[in-house]
Amino acid sequence: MPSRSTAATIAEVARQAGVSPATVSRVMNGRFLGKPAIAARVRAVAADLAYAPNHLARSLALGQTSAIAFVVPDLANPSFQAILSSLSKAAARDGYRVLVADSAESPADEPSLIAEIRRRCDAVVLCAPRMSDDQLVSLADSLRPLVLINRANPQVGAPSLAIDYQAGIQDLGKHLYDLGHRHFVFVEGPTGSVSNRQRLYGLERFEHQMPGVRIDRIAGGATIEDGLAAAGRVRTTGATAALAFNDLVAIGLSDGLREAGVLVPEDVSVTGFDDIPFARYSAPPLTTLSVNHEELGAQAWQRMRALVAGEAPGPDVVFRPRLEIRRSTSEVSNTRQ
Amino acid sequence: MPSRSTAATIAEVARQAGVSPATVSRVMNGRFLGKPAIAARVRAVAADLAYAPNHLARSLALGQTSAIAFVVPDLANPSFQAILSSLSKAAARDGYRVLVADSAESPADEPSLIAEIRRRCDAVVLCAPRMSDDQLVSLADSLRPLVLINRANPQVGAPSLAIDYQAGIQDLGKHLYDLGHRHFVFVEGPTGSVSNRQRLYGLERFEHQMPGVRIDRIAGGATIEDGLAAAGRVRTTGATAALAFNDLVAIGLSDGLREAGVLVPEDVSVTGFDDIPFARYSAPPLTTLSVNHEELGAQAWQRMRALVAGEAPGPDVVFRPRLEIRRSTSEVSNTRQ
DNA sequence: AATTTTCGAGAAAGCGGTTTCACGATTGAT
DNA sequence: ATCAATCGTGAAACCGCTTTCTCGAAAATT
Repeated sequence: MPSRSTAATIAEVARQAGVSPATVSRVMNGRFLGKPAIAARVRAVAADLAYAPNHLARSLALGQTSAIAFVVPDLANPSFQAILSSLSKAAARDGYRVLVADSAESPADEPSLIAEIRRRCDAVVLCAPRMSDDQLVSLADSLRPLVLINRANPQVGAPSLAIDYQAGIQDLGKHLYDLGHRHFVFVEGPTGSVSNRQRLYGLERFEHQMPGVRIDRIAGGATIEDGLAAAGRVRTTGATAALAFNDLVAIGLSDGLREAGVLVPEDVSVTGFDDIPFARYSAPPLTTLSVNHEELGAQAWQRMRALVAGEAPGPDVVFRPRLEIRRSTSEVSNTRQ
Repeated sequence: MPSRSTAATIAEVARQAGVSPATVSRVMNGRFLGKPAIAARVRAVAADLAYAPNHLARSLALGQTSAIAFVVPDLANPSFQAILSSLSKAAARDGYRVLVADSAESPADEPSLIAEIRRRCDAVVLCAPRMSDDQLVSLADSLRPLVLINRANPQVGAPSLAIDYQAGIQDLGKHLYDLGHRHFVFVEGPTGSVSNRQRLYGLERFEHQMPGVRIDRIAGGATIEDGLAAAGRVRTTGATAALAFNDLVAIGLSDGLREAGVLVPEDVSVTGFDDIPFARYSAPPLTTLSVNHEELGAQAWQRMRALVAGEAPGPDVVFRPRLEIRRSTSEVSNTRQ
């Protein structure tokens, strides 16, 4: 038996104001068209009792919660944090709140986690890079309104905010190529993630386009620790440039290399991806691809707002990351070349 | 007229299974004690219709949403992100979700924001360093169950997870003192914030205890930009050591000083507070006070869980930050001394 | 075999709002 | 002054689930 709170109800306000609950409801929602004196009385009683409509009851009656879910694979990742921060601010301006969920705990039941959280709110903004397309498609209908982050899938039929990882990583490749690098190593992201796959596609194209380029691949991950752990393997490839899956990995990698006595960028150039706020303050400042995650979050809300309002969400957007050259990349040293 | 979703209801399941809604409810909640055949039939129909209880209706009947709010002054701050991440994971393990809110937008109506979000869920984990004690006390009752972060207030009567900023900053001061520094400058945090005030208390005590110490204070803030903006003023104080409000400010400050040709730590030692994940990778790696925000988030949930269960939340905890000496501090240079 | 106890399942009353619908009171037209 | 149209308000149904209460049937007791 849950102990009910003692908060005033609409019935109590109605009783004290000598009107019906319907009238109180109308007054509270600005739909009251009757005598101003009545509205004033209702408002007075409401204020007196510190009455505020029970949000739950209201939602049930309205069939709408004014909340959305934001589901990401890792809440500890600064990129998602940036998106969350701006998404939540944008949504708040329209009276919406956001519910968060981190699907990393158990990727196996990600679908049920998402389904569960979806039932608590009106819609979901989903970033699920490791989910299979099939699963995503079969899940999508039960999630709508749905906005996808970091993966566009025409079959899903949901607005998507994506990042052009393919083009981005090629920019990085070219930048390094221009600096004289020919032997690269790519420190991969989470296995099976679409964003990792897109980077791989980009690198393949780059490899085929550019003469004399060799790109090794080694397992990595998405965190600083993964980068640190990859340092030894990066070294043994003998590559002069390491492209990390993202900035976190790049930061960990740089540190791991430094600890092993490998200088960045003198011995090995290192690049990241995302341009998290700290990328430019790391040692050395990271050459990376800048993605405006705040803008992405804001756009995600814009799409979502249209969706919940039953309007057309507008075209998908693909953010073209901007190459941010800092000091973790340099000309290939002739001692190693 | 909100367009109702087409999801199956308990009534529909009951009809198709030839039982009453009450029975379906009991089966779904594991409280059914009748014939197994009936339970099986209900489950079969439920599975067939992909029935899942409407969370809203359930919450309304139960008087409980299984969601809590997490309100912070700035969602973009890595410390709060770390807390959120672990809080949300811990809560998820008990079937709770977390709703986020960033109160930075308009500090003026922070109270109403908090009250609003509280009405959507069962409890709130609040970090409101700039709210006055009076306001907090008067608000507290309507927010309960309430867990406070970064401020303990006996009058409020809510479990609190705090950080011993006073002791921490004194550790920092002593560390610098031992390195020969006598002239400090403290780059303050947000005006009126209790966490800034506590640092100030700590510094005052430090100043009185240590002979020959001088501590200047300049306005700062809580972000990298604030740190950058303070660089010039830090320089003009002539201090040999700058204590920044937090790591973000310290990082911005270090960068600003470097740009102005001031070497850190050779010319000016710089310290932060929090030990955000990037503190050790910044240039130079930051001497700071390490606070285990993950642990704090987990503990916050532990307290909250006890509270919502009507149990005793256990004693308040004050995290004693650990001095993390890195390379942004060094012996005072004799050229400046 | 008759009576009491136990048990299984449904009817109905909430939870706290919103909204349709109906109806008596005003207002306006004739 | 009479009738139609308009208006303001409340009664009641509804949102979808939980749970108490009730009652008939089955099991246990004598």
